[in-house]
Amino acid sequence: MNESDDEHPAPPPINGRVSSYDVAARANVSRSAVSRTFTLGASVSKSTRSKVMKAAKELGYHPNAIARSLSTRRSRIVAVIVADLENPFYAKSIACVSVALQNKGYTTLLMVAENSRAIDDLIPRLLSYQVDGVVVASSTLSSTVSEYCLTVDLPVVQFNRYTKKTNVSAVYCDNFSGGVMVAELLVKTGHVRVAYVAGIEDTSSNIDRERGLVSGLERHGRVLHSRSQGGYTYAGGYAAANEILGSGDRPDAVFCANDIMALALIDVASNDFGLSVPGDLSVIGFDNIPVAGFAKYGLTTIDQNIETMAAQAAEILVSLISGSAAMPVRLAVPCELIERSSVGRRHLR
Amino acid sequence: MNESDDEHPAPPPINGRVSSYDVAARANVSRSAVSRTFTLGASVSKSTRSKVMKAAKELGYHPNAIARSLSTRRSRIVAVIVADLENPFYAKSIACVSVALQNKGYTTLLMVAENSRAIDDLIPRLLSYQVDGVVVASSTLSSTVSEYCLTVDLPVVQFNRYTKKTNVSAVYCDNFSGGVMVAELLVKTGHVRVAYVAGIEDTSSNIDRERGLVSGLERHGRVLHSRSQGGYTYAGGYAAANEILGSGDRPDAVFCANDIMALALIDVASNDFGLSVPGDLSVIGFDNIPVAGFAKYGLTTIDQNIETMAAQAAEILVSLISGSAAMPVRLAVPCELIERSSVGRRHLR
DNA sequence: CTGAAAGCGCTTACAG
DNA sequence: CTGAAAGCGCTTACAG
Repeated sequence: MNESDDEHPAPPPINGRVSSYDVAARANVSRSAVSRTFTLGASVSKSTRSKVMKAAKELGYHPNAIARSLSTRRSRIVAVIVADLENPFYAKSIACVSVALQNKGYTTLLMVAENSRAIDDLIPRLLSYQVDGVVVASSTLSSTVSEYCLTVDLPVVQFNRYTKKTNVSAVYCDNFSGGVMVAELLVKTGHVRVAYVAGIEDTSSNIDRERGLVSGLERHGRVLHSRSQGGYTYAGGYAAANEILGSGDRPDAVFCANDIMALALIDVASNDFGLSVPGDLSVIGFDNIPVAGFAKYGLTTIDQNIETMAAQAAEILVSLISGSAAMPVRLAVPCELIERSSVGRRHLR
Repeated sequence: MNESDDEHPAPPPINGRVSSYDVAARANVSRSAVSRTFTLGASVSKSTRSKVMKAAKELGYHPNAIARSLSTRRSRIVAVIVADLENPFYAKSIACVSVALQNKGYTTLLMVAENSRAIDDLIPRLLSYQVDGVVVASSTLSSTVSEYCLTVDLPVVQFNRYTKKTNVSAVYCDNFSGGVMVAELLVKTGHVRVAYVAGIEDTSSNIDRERGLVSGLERHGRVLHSRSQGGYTYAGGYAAANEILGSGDRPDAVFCANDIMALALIDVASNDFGLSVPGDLSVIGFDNIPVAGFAKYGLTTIDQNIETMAAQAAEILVSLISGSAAMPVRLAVPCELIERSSVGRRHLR
């Protein structure tokens, strides 16, 4: 088996560039014909199609998507904007969204917006690449980006976030119910001093998780013991933990708005305060990132069902693009309590 | 302040599509002129430029990158292929590569190749989008993809992996030196029975880390105590740990080819075998993912310097694209030992 | 420095 | 079902 066997009866053009013109010539048909055999559902006779396919294969022809986009005015590209890819939750989300999009015939343009300044750079670029739609997966960037998209009439769906005022599609976790579940578990297990560590204050995820918690507590006549803020990061959670645990009146359980902060809390509780989890303190997170399940932590948490959220986001965006969805849709995906070992039982006093 | 203030003296075209033609008309110049004012380094007079800029702003014009690509035959898009975005190492790598590319004027097309079947789907797509180059960040997919790129003469750089036989550019961690560092630390601290948990057997990263370890041990007249395999995953590391620790002759230190497996090892050592780390067993990982630094683990590991690797990968790819780099280049980026608390001292017997 | 014109590689009414 | 032709929105020699 050497390089010049008959796999390639006719060598492709020297520069590797072969256009529909070349294929048409070789197959003795028009360029229209080759175009039609490569567009799904176009009318070509069986014989034409097979002649074209043969020539295409021989020449190593791949339709030029760029040219097609220019002609059809649809790029089949969607921009996916993410701020914090180092957060495992977003990493997995992006992967799932991208795969879902791929399966629907769309390709992902990835835009990493480290800071809000970067976003001003990204928007013109995204516009110039004529993306058909955008999904924005960032609690902080969502509103800016989606408002802009609305302005230029570009389909957009917010991932893991919704905005009250603007009328844009969103798929997110049913955070409120998640918060309620946490409250239920905590009162059921006899906790009486429940604290909350917030993520980023004005994000819908944070607001709803807290509201759910408070509301769930209320149903049993309880109120929140205390709260702190950790910005969804390990460092932030670390600081919040010191604040909460350093105060005189310590909580007996704390619900952190995400897993990373919960992990930080467990770390400082046991390392810096000599507290045992769940013996002295119960902690619950949110997200169910992989580490949460590692034996050292055994973190009880809420699983967000990322696969479903991603699939739905892709679904909604595509229907927005194809115009089959007139109204923006808002979808809250159910979440699930994952019980591990970080919540204990308290004896009622 | 209402919608019709004089921010927009002339409303943009109804459908939001404004082309260089519209701008040219409004500015009373040719389309060539508007094209030139938007291409860096083209010769336009100051007055023409400012007329164009004014008209462009008024109309909300953004050059159409798709049309430009078709015309120039350069898309300024590069495909980034990744298999395992849930691995924090790759998540961060992709983010850094993407940002580096952005800063160089390129845009990232993200392709998630969950399994090797998916890659056959991705290649035609990547080709049809006329990407200018590709970076492949996956220990398992690299060779397939890069060989294909070579075939069609598409610039490619392998990230975190190199292939001996094929002549393709690569940037990767200096894994061999990393392995040596581990060996040095381990013998210095008096360990005599050193085991290795492999990642994916035939990847360069795995091979070099092990070779480094073995070679470092040899310098001190030691040999590897035992080895196992964990495929770079938590589950794999978990199984490997059980195998290694369940055997009669237990190691006193184990080097895992990545952090995730090391974390798994620590988990089973303490939970299932009642072993203390580092009291009974020292463990070292590789990657320095965030969790490695969490208090519960305190994993001693090798830091890969992802930022540098990503920047270099982008750098190399771009020079490959612009043709300024004739030869493929292979770059081993230095790594660094991060000492935490998972390695103890043994008393020589 | 500037503009007219051809061309990048496709698609799509339109007429047959 | 099929082909000729116009057009998608830019760039770029070429001539001035």
